[in-house]
Amino acid sequence: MKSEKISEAVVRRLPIYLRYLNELNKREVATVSSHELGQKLDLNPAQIRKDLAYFGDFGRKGIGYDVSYLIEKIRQILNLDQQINAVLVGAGNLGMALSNYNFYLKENMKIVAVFDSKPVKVGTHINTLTVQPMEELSETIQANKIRIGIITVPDFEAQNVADMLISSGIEAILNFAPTILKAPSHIRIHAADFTTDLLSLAYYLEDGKDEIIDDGQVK
Amino acid sequence: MKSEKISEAVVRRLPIYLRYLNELNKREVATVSSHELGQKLDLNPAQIRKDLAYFGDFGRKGIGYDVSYLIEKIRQILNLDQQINAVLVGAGNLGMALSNYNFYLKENMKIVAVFDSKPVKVGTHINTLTVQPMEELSETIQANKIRIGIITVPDFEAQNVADMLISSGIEAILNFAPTILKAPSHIRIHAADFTTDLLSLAYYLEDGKDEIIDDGQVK
DNA sequence: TAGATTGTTAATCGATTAACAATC
DNA sequence: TAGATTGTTAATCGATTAACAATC
Repeated sequence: MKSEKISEAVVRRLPIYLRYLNELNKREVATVSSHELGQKLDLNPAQIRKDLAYFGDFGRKGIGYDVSYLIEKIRQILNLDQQINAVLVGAGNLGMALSNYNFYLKENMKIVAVFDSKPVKVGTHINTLTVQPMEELSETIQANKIRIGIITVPDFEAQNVADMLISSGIEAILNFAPTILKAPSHIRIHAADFTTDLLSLAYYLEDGKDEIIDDGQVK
Repeated sequence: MKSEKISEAVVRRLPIYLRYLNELNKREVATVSSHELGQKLDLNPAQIRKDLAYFGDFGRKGIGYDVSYLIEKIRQILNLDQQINAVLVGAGNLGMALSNYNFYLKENMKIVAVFDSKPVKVGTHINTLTVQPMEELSETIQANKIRIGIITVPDFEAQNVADMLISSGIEAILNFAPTILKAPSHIRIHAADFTTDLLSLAYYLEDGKDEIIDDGQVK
């Protein structure tokens, strides 16, 4: 498998499948069909079957998918059958919120270190972690096999932090800063800037411009 | 304009254009070409021209786009030529982080109220806002013409909060909870769940499974 | 004028969905 | 067996990119 190139859209749906499968598993549901998954997740059943079939024949005709087995397989596909360590840079409000979220993640992904360039932040505690100074970034990343970087610094610092992460050997970055990062093509970067999300929502609001009719009455 | 249906992908790029145009404007750059925009934003120039052309002829052949004029036009398209009020539900770490971000948003979008169901949160302050109890949600939304809801409650409460927001007249929702919300089709919902983003990143990590060669040597 | 750059059409590429044989 | 559901091919749909005439 993985011989065909898998599109990003497919990969992004895998964690969504995984999340609902975990829920089914907790409820001790043994089997699920693409139809049921589709209903719950607002996706087309054919799309779900096709997504999964890229990676193997996980289902059984006439039956559906075994929940536990599919969870195992998707974890393998996502490399979550091993623990993946992440580092967070920027111990502001958002950084602290994400660090705390750590313990909500049921999967094998963990923020194992937090950094900040501001001396007043260094040494403060976020749960079990102590905020470290930027000088220790590279060493910590290498010593702890940290592979993912999460950027929650202000926009003007983001590229600089990204460069440091990359030169320290990080493989992928989740960027919360509202800026487009430049990086070599082998580094995977996902933009997670919610200001973009929020502003684009405004497009879908009813205009209001049309609602006032010539005579001043509201329709 | 707006006669053709505009795809979500196009709309999502508009705030990204806007952000960079604002930066150019601050630097007093008067004019920009699709080529330069494309370079900065990692987008194809033809795509940028096409995106903008859906809404009007904003550029000038041989010259490019007038920065101030294009800012004005994109704001109009996104309904950001008027103030858009938003409400945030869930005053946990993430909610507080977002509320504080408020003042980073240069555009006409403002979180004007924060709610939480936990009595211990109610009455606490986040910047200039006081956390209110859920009982006041509907009234506050209507009294303040709040049109967008931001959900930062735990997953098991999210659907319930969405229902309340919708029945209070909200038009669009930004959902940070890791769950698929069900809503009538005229309500616009964007998922902003970063756990999905983070887990999907793991797919792109080098497997490591291949890196240990038969003789035990690492390649 | 010559060079630059738009707006737009046509070509390409990719993703989603429908349909159905295989089979549990 | 009859009903259900997969895996997969073909059809459809939509989005991106290339190319270029128009024109500043």
